[in-house]
Amino acid sequence: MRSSQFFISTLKEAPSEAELLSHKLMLRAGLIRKLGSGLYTWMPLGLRVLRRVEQIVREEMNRAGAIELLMPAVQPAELWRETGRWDKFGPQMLKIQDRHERDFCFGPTHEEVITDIARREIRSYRQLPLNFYQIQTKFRDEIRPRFGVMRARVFLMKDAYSFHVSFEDLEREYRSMYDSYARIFTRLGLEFRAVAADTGAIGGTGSHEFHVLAESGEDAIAFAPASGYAANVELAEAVAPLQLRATAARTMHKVPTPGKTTCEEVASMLNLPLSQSVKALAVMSEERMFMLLIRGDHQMNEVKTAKLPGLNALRFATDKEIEARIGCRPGYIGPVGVSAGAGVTIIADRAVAAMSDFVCGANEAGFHLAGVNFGRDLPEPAVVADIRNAVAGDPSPDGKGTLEICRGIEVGHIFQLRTKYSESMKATFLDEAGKAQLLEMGCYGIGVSRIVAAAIEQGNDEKGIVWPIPMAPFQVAIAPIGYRKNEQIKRVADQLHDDLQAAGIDVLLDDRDERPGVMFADLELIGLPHRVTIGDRGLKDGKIEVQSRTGNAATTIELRHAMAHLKSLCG
RNA sequence: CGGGGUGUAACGCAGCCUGGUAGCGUGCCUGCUUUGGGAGCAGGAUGUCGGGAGUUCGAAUCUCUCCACCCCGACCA
Repeated sequence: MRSSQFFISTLKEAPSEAELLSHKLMLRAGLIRKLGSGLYTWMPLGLRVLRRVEQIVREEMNRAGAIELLMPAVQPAELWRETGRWDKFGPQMLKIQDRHERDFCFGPTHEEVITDIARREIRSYRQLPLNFYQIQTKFRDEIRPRFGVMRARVFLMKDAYSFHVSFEDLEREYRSMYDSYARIFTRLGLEFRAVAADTGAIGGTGSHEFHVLAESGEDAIAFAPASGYAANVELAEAVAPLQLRATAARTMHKVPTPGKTTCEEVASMLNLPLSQSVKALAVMSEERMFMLLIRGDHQMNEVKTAKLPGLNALRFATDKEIEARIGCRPGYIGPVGVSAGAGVTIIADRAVAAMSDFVCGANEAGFHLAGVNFGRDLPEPAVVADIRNAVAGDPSPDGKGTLEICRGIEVGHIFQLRTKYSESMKATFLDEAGKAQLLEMGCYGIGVSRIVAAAIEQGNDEKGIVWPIPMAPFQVAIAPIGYRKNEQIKRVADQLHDDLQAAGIDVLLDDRDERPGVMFADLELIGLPHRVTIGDRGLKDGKIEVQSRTGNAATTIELRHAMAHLKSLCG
């Protein structure tokens, strides 16, 4: 490809709307252009990257025995009403009407459509197992799209759905997909981690997420290097402390803490470690109030808390509700004197249940209590549960070593759906005995467009993007210096371009006749792995230069060895 | 949706407080020079100042209103 026959549009400065590095670089390198909030055009250069990712995903899905199909992006409401998700899926589903005022949605996912296919097409156990996949544009009306294509409303997704005669066979396929995902992200050249995950809105039992590791990631991952345990912090169990509760050493006393409403402020005022304080969070679920007790240095975990009995409709209490039921404004509330009798159920985190002589709110504005002990100053908590985020240094839930925390970008998610959809949509097959059985299902997603952004989060430097080689839009760039001035340079550059192309290596010849600095800066910004520089200086001795995007110094080689050298570089 | 902020040329911004000829840098176009790290000189083009209404002799600037976008929270590939 020649620059003059292609379209490259770089920017020196990133548009001010971009905050995340990968978003800035994608705009500057001309990979994408914004149409509206969460809506992006993939420019020719960006599309080449997207297609490479897509192709690797496709190859690995095919290798694993999955079969590609393509479902409509627009789906009739009737199917979604069958599973009850027309109302339950929520506002992130874009609902539309046709000219007859019939309801449709722009598909945010395709369980309903594929299950409809399955119930029509699959009749016998002899047809199973089956795994269908598609690579398709989805629309999810995100509450807040951000970070460019990282969290866009329109995005490209690979979604696969498998059908099985038994749970055992679903588990086999699930493991196979797990392995395929690991192959895909390995082939893409990404540093990633598979983690146990919450099943979220899609539903089902077992679930793993695949995260590209990056500081800017929106998810926190807890992992134990000693054992290989890894889970999304949303899910990761925070085990009970190993030490038993120490015996009370102090008497409870009220301390004035005017204006100090956070644990941090109170602990620093009383010159105590944060871990000696307890914060009380008032939450509501179906008009019942719960007081959650969390150690001052810990964070409440909403996902885990909402799984406790009676807390599925969890929300934070309003200031008014807190004052009405506890008689004190937030900032000074605490468990002492609060009981189920007063209409508030106390739930203590496991770590809190093991504390003694702690500090908490006094239920009186401007005061806290110190030296508080369960069983003496207040009853033992009604419920003790795991309701906090795991933190670095916690024991691993599998008992082997301690946890560390890192951040990741979720690029893949696999679920065991079981019969959630086959049941509501009556998707059955006949078993060997001629008896109708529900199909066991799995589903497997990959955020294809998100992978591009995630790769840039992982691969960049001060000059721009550094693509993993399998994702680069071109493998080799040719930068001729004086292309339109020097006949010999033009001839050599053209010849090398043609030879590389004939050898099946994707090459970009920068024939714009720009000054060298401009060419180098652009080629580095767009992150091509190898650059061949052809200039007067070397060519008079029959030499050219080859420079890697990641290496420092250029290598000078004989022109006649150029093809062999580049072929070996491009594998 | 709640809270905060921004809309002025393709990109980055100034001007607004205190109303009076729409500016700067980069980019773009033309010519000449230049060609190993975002060139130099000369010339040039480009704005419904987000939209609408109002106040005023006069509005980018003041008022009201609508819209778009960005940031912080819950959702997700």
